[in-house]
Amino acid sequence: MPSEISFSIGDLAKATGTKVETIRWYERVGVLAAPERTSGNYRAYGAEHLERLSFVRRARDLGFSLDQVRDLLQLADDRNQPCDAVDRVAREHLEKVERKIADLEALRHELRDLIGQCRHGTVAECRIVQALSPQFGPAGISRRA
Amino acid sequence: MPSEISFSIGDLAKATGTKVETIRWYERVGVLAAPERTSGNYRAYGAEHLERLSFVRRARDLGFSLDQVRDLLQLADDRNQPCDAVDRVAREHLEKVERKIADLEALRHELRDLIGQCRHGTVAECRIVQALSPQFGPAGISRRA
DNA sequence: CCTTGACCCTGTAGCGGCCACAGGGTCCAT
DNA sequence: ATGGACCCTGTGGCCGCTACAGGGTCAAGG
Repeated sequence: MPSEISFSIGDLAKATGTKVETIRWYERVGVLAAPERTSGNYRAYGAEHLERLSFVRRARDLGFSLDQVRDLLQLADDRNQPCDAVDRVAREHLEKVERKIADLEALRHELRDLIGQCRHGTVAECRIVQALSPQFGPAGISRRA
Repeated sequence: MPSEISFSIGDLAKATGTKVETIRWYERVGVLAAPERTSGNYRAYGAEHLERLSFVRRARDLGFSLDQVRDLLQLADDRNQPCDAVDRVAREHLEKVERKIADLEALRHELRDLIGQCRHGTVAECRIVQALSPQFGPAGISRRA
C-alpha cells in the first residue's frame, strides 16, 4: 500500500523557492532524481525529494557549482565514510571565493582611482576615457604594408 | 593613394592579447567596426582599430559589460560633451562591484563557519553535510495526499 | 610551377545555469 | 461542459566568448 504523501512540482517549487523550470532542469542534469509519475504523467515528489532539493539550493546559494553539488550529494550519501572529502570540496570552494574577492577588490581600487580623477570637464579631457585608452600594447605592429 | 598601414587579424590579436575569434565576435556584436577587406577577403585593420580594441579590452578587464563598453565608446567619441555620463557609467559599475564584494564576503563568512565546524568524523555526523541539509523550508507541504 | 604549412574565412555548436516561451494535456470546481 | 490553474515536452535565448569543421589565401622553399 503506497500510503506515502506526494506533491506536485509546483508545491516543491514553492516550498524551496525554486522555479518549476529549474527543478526540471535539475532532473535533466542529474542533481535531482526523477520522481514517480501520476497516471496523468505529473511528477509526484516525496519527502526525500524535498530534502534533496533543499540541499541543492542551499549549496547553490553558497556558490557551489552544480558539479560540486553532485559531488557533495554523492559524498553525503555515503554516511559511514569519513567526511574529509566533503571538507576538501568546501575548502576548495572557499579558496575560489577568496580569490574572487581579492580580484574584485583590486578592481574596486582601479575603478575608484579612475572615478576620483574625473574633473567633470569635457570628454576630450576626461581621465576616465584616457585611462581606458592607454598607450598601446606591445610594439611590433606597424611594419606590414 | 591609400598609403596607410594595415595589419591582419592575427597581428591585432597578438598586439592586444585577444583571441582571433574574440575579435570577430566583437565585430559581430558591434563593439569593433568592421574593417576593410583585402582582395583575398582578409580583414585589414588600421591604427584606429588597434586603439579601439585596446579600449574595449581595458574596459573588459575592469569588468564592464559589453553593453557598457558600447556606451562608453559612444560617449568617448563625443569629445566635446561633458563627461558626466562617462562618470555615471563608471560609478554604476563600481557600485555593482562593491555589492558583489559584499555578497562574496558574506559567503566567505558562511563557508568559514561551515568548515570550522568539521570534526573530521564520518559523513553521518559531518556538520558541513548537516548545514547543507537544513530544517526544511516554509511549511505547508505535507498536506496533500 | 607546385607544394607545404601558416594563416585567414564563414558558420555552427557548446559552456553554465538557468529562464521563458509555444503548443499541447490534465484536473478540479462550478 | 467549461474555464482556469496547473502540468507536460521541447526549443531557443541570455553572456561572452571558445572551439571546432570545412573550406580559401598566400608566401616561402624546392
